[in-house]
Amino acid sequence: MEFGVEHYAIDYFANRGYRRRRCKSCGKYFWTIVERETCGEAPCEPYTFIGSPPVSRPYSLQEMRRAFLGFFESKGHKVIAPYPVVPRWRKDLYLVSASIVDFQPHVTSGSVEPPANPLVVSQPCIRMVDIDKVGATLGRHLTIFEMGGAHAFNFPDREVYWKDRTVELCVEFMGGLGLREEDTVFKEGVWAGGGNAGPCYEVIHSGLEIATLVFMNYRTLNGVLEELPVRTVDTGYGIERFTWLAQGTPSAFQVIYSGILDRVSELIDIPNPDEELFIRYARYSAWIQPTSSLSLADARRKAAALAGVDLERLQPVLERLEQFYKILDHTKSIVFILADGVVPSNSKVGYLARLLVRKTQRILELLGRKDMLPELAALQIDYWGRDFPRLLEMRDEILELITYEVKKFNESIVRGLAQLERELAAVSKSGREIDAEYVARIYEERGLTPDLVVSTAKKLGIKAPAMEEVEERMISRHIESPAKEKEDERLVEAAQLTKDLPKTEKLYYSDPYAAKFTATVLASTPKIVVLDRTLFYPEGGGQVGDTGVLRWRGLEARVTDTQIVDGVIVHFIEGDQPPVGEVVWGEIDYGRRLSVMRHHTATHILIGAARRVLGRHAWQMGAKKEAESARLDISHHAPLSRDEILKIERLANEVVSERRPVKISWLPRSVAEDRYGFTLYQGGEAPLGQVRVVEIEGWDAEACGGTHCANTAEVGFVKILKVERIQDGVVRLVYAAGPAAHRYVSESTIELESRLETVEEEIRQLKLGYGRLIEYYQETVLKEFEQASTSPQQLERIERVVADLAARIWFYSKSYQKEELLGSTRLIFDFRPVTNVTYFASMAREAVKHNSPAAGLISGRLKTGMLIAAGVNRQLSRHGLSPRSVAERLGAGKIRYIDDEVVVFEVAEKDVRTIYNDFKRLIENLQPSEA
RNA sequence: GGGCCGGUAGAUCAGCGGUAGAUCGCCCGGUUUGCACCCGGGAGGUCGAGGGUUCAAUUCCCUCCCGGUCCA
Repeated sequence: MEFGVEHYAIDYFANRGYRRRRCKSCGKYFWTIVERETCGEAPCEPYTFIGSPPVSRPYSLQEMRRAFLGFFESKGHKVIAPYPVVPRWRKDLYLVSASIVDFQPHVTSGSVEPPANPLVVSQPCIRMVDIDKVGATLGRHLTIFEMGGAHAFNFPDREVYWKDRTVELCVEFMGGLGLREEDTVFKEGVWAGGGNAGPCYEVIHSGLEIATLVFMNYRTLNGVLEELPVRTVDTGYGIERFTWLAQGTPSAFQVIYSGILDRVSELIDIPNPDEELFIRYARYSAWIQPTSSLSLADARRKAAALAGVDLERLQPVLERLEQFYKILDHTKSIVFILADGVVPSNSKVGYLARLLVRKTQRILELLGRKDMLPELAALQIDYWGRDFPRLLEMRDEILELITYEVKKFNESIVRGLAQLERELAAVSKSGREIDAEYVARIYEERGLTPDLVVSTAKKLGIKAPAMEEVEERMISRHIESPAKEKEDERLVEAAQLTKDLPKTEKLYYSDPYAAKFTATVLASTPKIVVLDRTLFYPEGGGQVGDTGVLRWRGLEARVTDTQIVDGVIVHFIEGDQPPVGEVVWGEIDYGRRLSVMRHHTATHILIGAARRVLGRHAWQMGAKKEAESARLDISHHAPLSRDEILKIERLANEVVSERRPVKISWLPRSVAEDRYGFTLYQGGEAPLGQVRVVEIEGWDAEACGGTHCANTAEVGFVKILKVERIQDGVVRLVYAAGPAAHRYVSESTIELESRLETVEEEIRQLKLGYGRLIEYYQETVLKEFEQASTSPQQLERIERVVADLAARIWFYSKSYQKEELLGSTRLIFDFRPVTNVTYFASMAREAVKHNSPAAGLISGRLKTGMLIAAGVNRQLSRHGLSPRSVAERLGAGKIRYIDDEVVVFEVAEKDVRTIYNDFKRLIENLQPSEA
């Protein structure tokens, strides 16, 4: 795309004596007052401002921002607050990459009034495209920067200003800073983005492009330019670059991050470069344009050669410095993105956040500072929070997300490395080598960066490819074909039918509780009916379309679904077909609609609750509201705990019982955004200039086109049925509201109760079974052995084995009566019929077989008193409670068995409770000395 | 949204048309009065789900589900 000279030759230039020249170095055209051979932009010429700034004084970034906003304000521009960096109001972009994005596409296409005209904003912008160049170019490339945008929107009937005034304002602003017009060059260029395009001037001073003045008056449609009714002045002043120019430091990072520079360099231990050498090198740093054909190392060498600097001396410091700059830049981006409620994940904008975290974390690891990211982020939050308070509001959420993401990354690396090492061990054994293809594949499959793979290979003595080769390989692997979207056949048919029909009047907005209406048929087929007006809500915003009936002259069509195509509402029918022109009676399935409305309002209540419980990073990622249940997908990094789910549910039901009114209002976009903030766009892109705001008083406000209850009380009751993680960074709540919720609760209660009964019965049977098993062994098996004339020693041994087995079953089936915790001691108690002494001893032993203090008391009634088996394990006897002392203190008569953990004895006492309480007291009186 | 990789014992993984394996953990025994000690034995698997090809599928093909990862 190119524009002819007529697009650039303006009166202002003619009056001021500018001439058009062609740069002998880059071949581009430019406008200048004084005679010059090149355009002056580096690398056609070096940076001249480094070491000798042309601005009258060393403005700080904050001062420069103020100066910029103040100047344009004084020229009739209204200052507006910056927008978020995540443009939730459009779905074609992940990040705000320029100030004009704030106003696309609705303002620039003319369908929406701008918030002010002309206006000025200092908009934080994020661009990921140059991420690998950040640092090496000493600040010319950044992932995050502030674009000073001065915008004027010229409507056919209302001209604000156009090219001449734009250039005049630019020259005047620069003049105020002490930048001479004679040293300024206006370079011709073309700008295109966001579906718009136009000619532009790049404003060059001292070698640096510091502003771009775009005159956006075209729309690009399939590669063809079409003139726009609204001509937009889109100027972008690089606030960071102006500040860099004002201070003339070797790198822009020194001015952008001046407030935290020292602290960060101390934290990650970055040495200071030789100032004089660094300045000389920096002047030529614009030659560093690493591309696939010129590696970073070569580019750096070239710049050093031109500057006459000995790279050997500068290089080691330079590399650390570039990493330092990357860290500064990336952490700022991370903090801004997360502040807008992005959760790192593996798709969409979440992936960009993840990419930034991982790239930064990788550098920190190389520097031996792998735990430092949260601390660095905290510094950035506190520093930038002065200018952008939302960072401070989101401080805790941001730091938690970063900590969590770093942890996930580490786990992924550990896993990946273990696997890689196994694989490489096999390679090493076979004496093979690895190639660039292999390294690139490992990166794509497991996220192990090429440097990690290569260094691991070298460690194992495997020959690995050079990094350049790998990078080339990775670029060539990314030739992909765009995917096609599937289209709903029914809607294709509907689109044919509705092409020339007027937009349908939406009766459901005037009264969401109405059920009956009359309308005239505008078009019909055996499957589709279009009316001039309707109460049937078409599917949209996650709310299902209405069903119902249409009646006329004794005939009837059942409406099975309702959709909307370009403003025309389409009823899908079964049954008779109404003729065009017929007046029909319509009636929606009222109960179904009411239930859907409850679910829809419940969704808004729940998103408010989720944001309060989980944090403000929780955004609605999708939703579906039906008659029986609804679901809501929210962005959140971790699985929800039981506690969090209960809290969300409880809060939601509180809002229901508080009977909050649900208010609906149509507001101009900018007014709505001003009043409610950008959390309005929970439901995604809002298509209209006027925004329909659904507000639950004091709880939640969203741009939404759905039908809602008039009061939260009508929702009745909200029950969360299921919570699942449907994707990395997204959890789904499934819930029901009102009668549907009650149905679920009562049905599931009945089911639970019957299942509980079954389980209880099963447990009873099992215990009975165990009892029988034990009896069987003790009575039958032992008798068998006795009769088989087994020797007494063998018999004793067998008795012991059987008793141990029975005791184990007893213990693991928890067949005992009671389990108690006395301090740190676990006490197991049971009362059983007396079978034999060995079995009692085995049970006591089993009860105390733990590493923590444990005691057991098994009692059984004898004719003369009781048989007691007491167990105290080593952890207890260490504190002075030995089996023998227990026997003595409990008044033992005849001791039947004793070892170092267990004693079995008879007592005359007949009351179980007395013995149990005595035993408890013995344990409680021990000096508790925790290990 | 798309591409690529993976899903086998409680954990980490090997096997890749013909009777399912290793290491750690677990249980038992021995050794040892303190340990991530040592020795011996044992339990534990619908080989993610469904369909197809085949005499035979964990293995090959298709669909789906789940996890990972890269790119927009």
